[in-house]
Amino acid sequence: MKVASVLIPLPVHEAFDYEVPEAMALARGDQVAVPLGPRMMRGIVAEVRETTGSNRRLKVVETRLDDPPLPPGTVDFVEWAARWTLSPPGEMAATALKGLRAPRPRPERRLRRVGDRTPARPTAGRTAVLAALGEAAMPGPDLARAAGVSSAVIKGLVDEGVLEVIETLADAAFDAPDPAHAPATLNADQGAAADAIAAATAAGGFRPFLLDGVTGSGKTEAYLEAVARTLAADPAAQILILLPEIALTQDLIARITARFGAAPAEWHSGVAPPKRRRVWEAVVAGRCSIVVGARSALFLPFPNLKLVIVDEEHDGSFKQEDGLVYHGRDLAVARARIEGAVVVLASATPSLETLWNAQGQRYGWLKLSSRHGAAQLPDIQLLDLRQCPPDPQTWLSQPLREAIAQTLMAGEQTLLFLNRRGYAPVVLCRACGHRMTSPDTDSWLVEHRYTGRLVCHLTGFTMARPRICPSCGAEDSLVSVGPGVERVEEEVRQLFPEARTAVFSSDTVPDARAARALIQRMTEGEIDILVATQAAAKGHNFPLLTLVGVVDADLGLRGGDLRAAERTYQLLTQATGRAGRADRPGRAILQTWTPEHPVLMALAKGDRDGFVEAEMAEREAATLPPHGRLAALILSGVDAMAVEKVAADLAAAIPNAERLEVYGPADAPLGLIRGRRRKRLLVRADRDVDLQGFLRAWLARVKVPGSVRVTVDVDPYSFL
DNA sequence: AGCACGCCGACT
DNA sequence: GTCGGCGTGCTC
Repeated sequence: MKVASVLIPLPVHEAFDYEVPEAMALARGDQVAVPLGPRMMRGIVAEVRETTGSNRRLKVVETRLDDPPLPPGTVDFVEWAARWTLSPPGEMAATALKGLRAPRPRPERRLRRVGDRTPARPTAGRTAVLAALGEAAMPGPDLARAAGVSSAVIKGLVDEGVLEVIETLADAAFDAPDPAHAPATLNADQGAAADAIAAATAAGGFRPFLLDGVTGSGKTEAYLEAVARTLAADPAAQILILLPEIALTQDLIARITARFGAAPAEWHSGVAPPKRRRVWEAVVAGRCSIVVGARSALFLPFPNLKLVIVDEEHDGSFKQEDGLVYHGRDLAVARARIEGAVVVLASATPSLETLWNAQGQRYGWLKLSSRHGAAQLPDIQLLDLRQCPPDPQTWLSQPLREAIAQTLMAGEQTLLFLNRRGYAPVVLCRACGHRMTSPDTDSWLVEHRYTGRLVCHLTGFTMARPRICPSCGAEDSLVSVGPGVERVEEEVRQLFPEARTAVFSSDTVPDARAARALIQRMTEGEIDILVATQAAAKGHNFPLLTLVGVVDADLGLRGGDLRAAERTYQLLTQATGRAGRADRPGRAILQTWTPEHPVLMALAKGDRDGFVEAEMAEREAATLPPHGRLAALILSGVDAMAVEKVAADLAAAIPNAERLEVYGPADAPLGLIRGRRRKRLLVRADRDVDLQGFLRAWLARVKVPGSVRVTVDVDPYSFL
C-alpha cells in the first residue's frame, strides 16, 4: 500500500498520512484534496512511501488537484524553514500557496468584425461603431465609449452576427528582460562586484556574498549588472530581489524596467490577489525571470532560482514577528543553499551577523568604497546638549536652529530626523501623575495632534484626548511630555514661519502612493524642512538636501537591548547619509546628551570598522549573536494563572544541555497586551549547539493548555 | 483554522 | 424542563 504524508495548512506540528488509491500517481510537491474531519482540505504531498500495513486506519487521498505541483526545492525549503523556526510545516506550506487564493482571472472579452459583414439596417450608431472598431479587436465598454453609443447598439450588432466576441485568456507570461537593453556604466568597484556575482552564478552552486557599499555607492547598478549577466548566460534563470519594505519596490521596479526594457513581477501584500495568482503561475511555470518582492516572495515556487538579492539586508523589517516568526534574510540564505543558488546581501550598514560571516570568509565580501559621482559623505558633528540645552518645551538647540537658518538662506533643504511618531510619546496628569495607557495593555498612549487623538501604537486603540484626568478627575491637568515629529514640526513652524515644512511618518504617509507624492515634492524642492521618522531614512535621494539634524541621537541607545547600538548606528548612518548626495556637500548634526558614547563617536568619525570591532568584541565576550545564538519563548494568555503555570512547568522541565543557558521566566517588558498576560524565557547557546533540537525536546516535555499560546522566536530581534 | 463536544443562564 | 453561550480539544 502507498501512503502519502500531506502538509495541511493547519497549526499541527506534523504532516498527516493518507492512503494513496491504486490508480493515483502521486509525487512529492503535488497538490491534493484530502478529507480532514468532516471537510476537504488542500494539502501538499511531502512524501510518498510504500508500507506493508499500518496500525492506524488511514483515510484516502480524495483527488490530485490540477494546480501545478511545488518544485522539489520549494518543498525542501518549506520543510527546512518549518524545522528551523519550529513552526507547523503545513502553515509554512500554506505561505507557499498564497498566490492561489484568488480565482483565476476571467478571460478578457473583446469584439471583432466578422469578415466584412454589414448590418441590415446601418443606423448612425451602428456605422459609428464599425468605424471606431475598424479591423481591431476591442473590449465592449471601450468600443461603446469610442463610438459614443450605448452597449445596446453593440449587443444588437453581436446578435446580428456582424461582430463576434473573442475570449483571450490573459497570458500569465511576463515580458522577457533584455540584458542588453540599457547597460549602466560601472566604476571599477561596481564592475568587480558584478563580475564576482556573475562568475558565481555561471559556475552554479550555492555561494553567498556581502555587497558592502556606502550610501550612494551604486549597489543597485552593480547587482543589476550581475542580474543582466546571469540572464545573458542563462535566459531561463530566475532571480529574486527582496526589499524590506513595500514602499521601496516602486523605485526599484522603475529602475529594472529602465535597465531591462521589461517590468519585473512584483510580489508583496499590497499586490491584489488576481495579480498575485498571475505571478505565482508564471513563476512556477518558469515564465517569469525577475521577481521584486517583500520577504513572503521567498516562498514562491521557483523551479530554476539562480540568484537571490537581499537589499538593505540589515533592515529589521525582514524579521516577521506576527504569525510565522522568521527572518527573511536568514531564510533567503537558506533558500539559496537549498536551490544551489547565489545569494547577495547588500547594505551600506551590514548587520553584525553578515559582517561576521564575511570576516570569517564564509561569505564573499564585495566592497564598493567610492561614493558615486563626486558626492562626499556628510560631515557629522555631535552636538553636546549639556553645553547648549534647548529651552524648556523645545527640542532644537541654538546651534541646530542656526544651521537650519543658514540652510534656508542658501535655498537648500533640511531633514530633521526623530524616530517617534505623533506629537508626544507620553500624556500624563499634572495633578496625580497618572500616565495615559491603552486599555488592558502596558503601553503608553501617544498623542497625535493632527487627529486630536491618543493612540496606542501597539494595539491600534485610539481615544479622544480627555479634558478630565480619568484617574483623579482633575480638569485640564493632562500635559504632553516629550517630542514626536508633529511637535518638532510645530516648533519649526514657530521658528521659521516662512519655511515650507512637512512631516514624513507612517501617519502622514499611509501608503506607497502618498510616500511617492511627498518624496517628489521633496525632490523638486517644494519643501524646505522635512521632519521625519525612519520612514524617510532609507533609500531616497534628495539633491537639495544638505543638512540632516538628528533631534535625539540617544533615543535608540536607551533601554539597552542586544541590538540597540547596532540599530542606532545603522539608522543614524542611513539618516545622515541623506545629506549631500549630489554635488552639494552635506552635513549632519546629532543632538546628544552623551557625546562620549562609543556608537556616536564612531558615527561622528565615520568609523564603521571601529564601531563594528568594538561591538563585535562585546558580543564575543558575552557569546551573544553572532558569536552565539538566541531563542525566545513568549507565553501569553488571558488567564494569568495559566500563563504562570506554563512558565513554571517550562522552568522545571529544562533539559540538561552544555554551553547553553535559559534565562527567565520573566514578565515581558510589555507584560500585558490586549488583556493577555505575557512572560518570556530566553535561551542562549554556543553556535555549535543544536538549539532547535533543544527547544523541541524542551517543549515536548511540557503540556501546554489551549488557553496559553507559546511563540518560539529563533534568533529574536525584538525583546518586547 | 473549523467544528465538534460539554457544562451553566433565559426561554417556549 | 430545553436551547444555546463559547471554552477546550481533535483532525491522518
